[in-house]
Amino acid sequence: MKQIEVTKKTVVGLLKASSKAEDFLAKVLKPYEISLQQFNVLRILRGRKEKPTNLSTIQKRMVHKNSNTTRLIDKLIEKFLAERKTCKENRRKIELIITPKGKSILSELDLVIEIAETEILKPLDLEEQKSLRKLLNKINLN
Amino acid sequence: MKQIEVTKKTVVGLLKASSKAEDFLAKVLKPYEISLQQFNVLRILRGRKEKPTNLSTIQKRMVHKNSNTTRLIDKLIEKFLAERKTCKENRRKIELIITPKGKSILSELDLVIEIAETEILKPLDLEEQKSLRKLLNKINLN
DNA sequence: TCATTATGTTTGTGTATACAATTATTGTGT
DNA sequence: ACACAATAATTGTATACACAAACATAATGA
Repeated sequence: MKQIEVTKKTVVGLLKASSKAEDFLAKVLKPYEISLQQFNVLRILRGRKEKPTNLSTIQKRMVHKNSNTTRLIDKLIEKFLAERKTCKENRRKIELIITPKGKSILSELDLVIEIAETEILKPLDLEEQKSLRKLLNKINLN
Repeated sequence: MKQIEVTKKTVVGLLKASSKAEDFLAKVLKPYEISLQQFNVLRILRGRKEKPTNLSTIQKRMVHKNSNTTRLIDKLIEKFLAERKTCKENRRKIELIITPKGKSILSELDLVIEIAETEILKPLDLEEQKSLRKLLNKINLN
């Protein structure tokens, strides 16, 4: 098979696998009325511990660099999962922190997400997952 | 690293790589005012040669199994890239065919898409791409 | 044959997303 | 200090998407 054929099929395979994974993850989050993107933002906030996080930092870390993080965060705030305040040092910035309610829901979600992730990668053994991860990382760093 | 950690990071890596690829592909299609999904449907239609294709067949083959293929196809028809007619044998079905204009635009796009795909997978050599493809296929077949 | 179920597509509606324009604040050069 | 550019976030608007309900046609079974 020619190089370009392999490339084409690999890209399609990548999009398909990811689409499948996203569908699966979204499905397990559905009952909690939390979207995959909202979940990722919550995880970012938790990962920063008590440190408040501003919007541009979140955007940088998001899986899908969302063009509209403001409204996504509005949803989290409506549900009392996060809090927003303006940053004292630089009043252009806002600071976001996860609420106790946010943390508690997140810890519930951790389990169901783990199960889903395991299910998605079930066809691959540990060594295969490691080598997949390595290959994907090369793409991501580029 | 524990199995679950590897799994987590691999899934995130998958979502990121795919998101990056999609952004890139969407960007090269933008000037032609064709979305990635529309492009994929056109490719499916072309791939079926002159055989008319009904909507449910397209849905099965789509990368993102779209919940709303009807309206996506409406866009293609508005732009005269595809034609829709009801199937004679089974009047519930519709049949879609790519128009000459659709084919001609698609052949223009082939080149820019190839370049983009090559760019996306540039960090991987041929052997790495092959093994990535193999791993992704395992996930997709599951 | 006629109600019932299944299949294939479309439409209604609410939400999410992309992109550009706008607002607010801060930083910089003269 | 003041105009001007840079940064950070928000808002307007059009488009895309998800999900359920509706619609049309076909197949099935009493």
